[in-house]
Amino acid sequence: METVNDLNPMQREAALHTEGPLLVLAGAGSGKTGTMTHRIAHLIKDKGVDPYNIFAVTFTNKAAAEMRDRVETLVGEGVRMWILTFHAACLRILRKHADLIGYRTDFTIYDPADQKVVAKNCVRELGLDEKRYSPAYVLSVIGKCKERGKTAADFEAEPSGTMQHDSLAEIYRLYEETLKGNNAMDFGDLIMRTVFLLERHPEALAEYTRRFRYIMVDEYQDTDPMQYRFIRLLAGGYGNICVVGDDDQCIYEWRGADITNILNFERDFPGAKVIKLEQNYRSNANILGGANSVIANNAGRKGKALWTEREGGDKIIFERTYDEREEGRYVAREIERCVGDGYSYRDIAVLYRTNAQSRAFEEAFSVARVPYRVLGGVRYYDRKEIKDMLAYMRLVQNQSDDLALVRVINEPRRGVGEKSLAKVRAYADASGQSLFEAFSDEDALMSLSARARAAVISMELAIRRYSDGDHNIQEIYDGLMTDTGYVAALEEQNTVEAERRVENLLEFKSVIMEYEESEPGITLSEFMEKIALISDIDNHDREEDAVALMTLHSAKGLEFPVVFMPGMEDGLFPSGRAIEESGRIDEERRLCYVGMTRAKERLYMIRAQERTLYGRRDMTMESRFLREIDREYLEGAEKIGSDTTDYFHGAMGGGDGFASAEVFRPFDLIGGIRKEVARAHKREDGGGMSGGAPFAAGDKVRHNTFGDGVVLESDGSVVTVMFGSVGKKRLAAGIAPMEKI
DNA sequence: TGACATATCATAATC
DNA sequence: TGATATGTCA
Repeated sequence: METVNDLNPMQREAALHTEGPLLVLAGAGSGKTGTMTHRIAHLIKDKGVDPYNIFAVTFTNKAAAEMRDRVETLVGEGVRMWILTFHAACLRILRKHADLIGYRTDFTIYDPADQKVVAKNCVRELGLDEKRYSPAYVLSVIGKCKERGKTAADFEAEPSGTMQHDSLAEIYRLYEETLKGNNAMDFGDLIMRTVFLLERHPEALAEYTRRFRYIMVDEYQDTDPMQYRFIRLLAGGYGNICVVGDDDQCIYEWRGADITNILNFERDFPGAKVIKLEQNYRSNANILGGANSVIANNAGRKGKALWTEREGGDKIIFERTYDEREEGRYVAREIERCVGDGYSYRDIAVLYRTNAQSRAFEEAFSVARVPYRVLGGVRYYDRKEIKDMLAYMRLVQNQSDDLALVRVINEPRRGVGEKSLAKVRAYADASGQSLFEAFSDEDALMSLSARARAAVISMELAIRRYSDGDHNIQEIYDGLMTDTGYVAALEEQNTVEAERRVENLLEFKSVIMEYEESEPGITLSEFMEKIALISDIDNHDREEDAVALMTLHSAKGLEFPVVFMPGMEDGLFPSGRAIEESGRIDEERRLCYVGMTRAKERLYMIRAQERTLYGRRDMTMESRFLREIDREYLEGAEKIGSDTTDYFHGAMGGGDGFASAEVFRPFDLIGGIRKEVARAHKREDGGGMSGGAPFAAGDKVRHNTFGDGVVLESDGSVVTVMFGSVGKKRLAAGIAPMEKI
């Protein structure tokens, strides 16, 4: 798409409609991003608008980066335009006007792990029941408040009278005091405090309303009340606000998204133009028809009917399996079939409702030698060693950050335990100093042992050494790694685990080098900011030929030629909680719709008749969503809705109600798959031969203590094995008492 | 202070 | 089931 003329009539209308409020209802696969980027290009190239006057907001860094890329392709390099996530945009505003709301401009951003520590401390300090006020619960309450702009004072003032409410109010207040005292903000603050700032300081607001003549919001259905207020404030200037979204893809209500924002757009922005993008360029007619028939069961929709010019294509395949293990084997087998048909592994995705479901697929894929990668899970920046080093860097940047200090004061071990810390903390509180200051105070240090004292002093010297502003980030990072003794301590451990941590630290160094190369002269603060807002180095786009395993939620915005949706069972999908609490099925249904519309050519939906969930093995009920799919789009429809008695018989121990023969062959399948795969696949096994013990991914092994397992990964010296008894374990090949079976 | 045993709890996850 | 958090012991 080089020019607007390549857009379809509706897309073109959206791209050319630039003045006044505009709601673009963009169905799945309707060319949303192309439309938006052309709209921006049109503003700049045809209407002569200075990019400086345009503001586009997204939810994820990935979406922002993609939009920037595509706009730059259309209008040329280096567009000085705000294409930012909500948080990045708010942060930019806050940094500039921090003083207006009583913050120093160098405030730190607390991530959920930091928040958890603070919440825990608050509850403890207030002497409240730590079970009843778990960090997760406390933070969800505080988070919900912040999404709606409810301050600690507001919350406290609410008439409620219950002890619970009073305690929460106390916690919230202390939490806020702690953050403020540490010159820190959490993610919720970034939005809420920006809104407060703009509402209370018209002169600051005017700066932005004057600047932003055109505003665009991506994924509008996901906005929460504070984000909505933020947008409204900015649109209060020129009123040229274009929001793009799809009410049918609102799947984040549980984290604050308010679907009424998109449903009420026309009411909130009078004179709004509404354009529906309903032509789908992604899925075949059967997949689309099936998805449409499911979503049609939701009430209160804006009402879109996706259509496609493509006719026919594969029907949606439904299969019923005996349990989750057979489900895994079935999917592995079908994947090989797709590969035989010419698909690559990277064309295929398995989308499940809960992360726990990945296990059965990991096992089955390892046995069948299907290359895969699990997306989501442990984030790079969540790794302990990275967080530790970042805490040191935070201290270099902001020595009032008590949280960072607590994190690393005894990391590596300096002999400063709970007791010593408590003493110094008391001293700091009494003298009104930060912990870092207290730890450099001679009087306070006297409460430590001589050895601890020396270690702490040397750590402080290191931090002060790099706070002088004369070092670049690489020097700071390198210096801290050695001068704090962090890496030395890891190396002393001499374990596989520690070795991997050191490798991660070195990998992080290369991240720093890349940043400094692409942005020469970048300061520590700027760097820390980037890190705080980018939770992961984008590992999804790596061109690895492997099947993608991920949750339905993280699949939003992606597409794959072949999609598997396993676990189509009531209680799992829709989730048990959604079934219990009325009114929550709609969102699950939207999630189902999102999943189905990820598929371009082939879509499989699978249900296991038995499943182990939370250690309990139970008969399952088929997902209600399956019955909502029009049968004309389905292959295997006869297996739906016909087994009410089947699992009844099954539950009675009869085992004879199962109509399908496949269902009852869970055991002979494994051999079948093996042979099939061995034939289809002459791939090498990751080179696990060097250490003498030739373990390769997919091997079945027996360990003296852990019992039987399957090798997931092997790099020669380290073998990762999934054991039935103890789960995933990393073992040293050649040393571990383990053999192939 | 650190290693081990026991208790607990359980969707999804952006920034 | 299985990860994680807490408590107990040396």
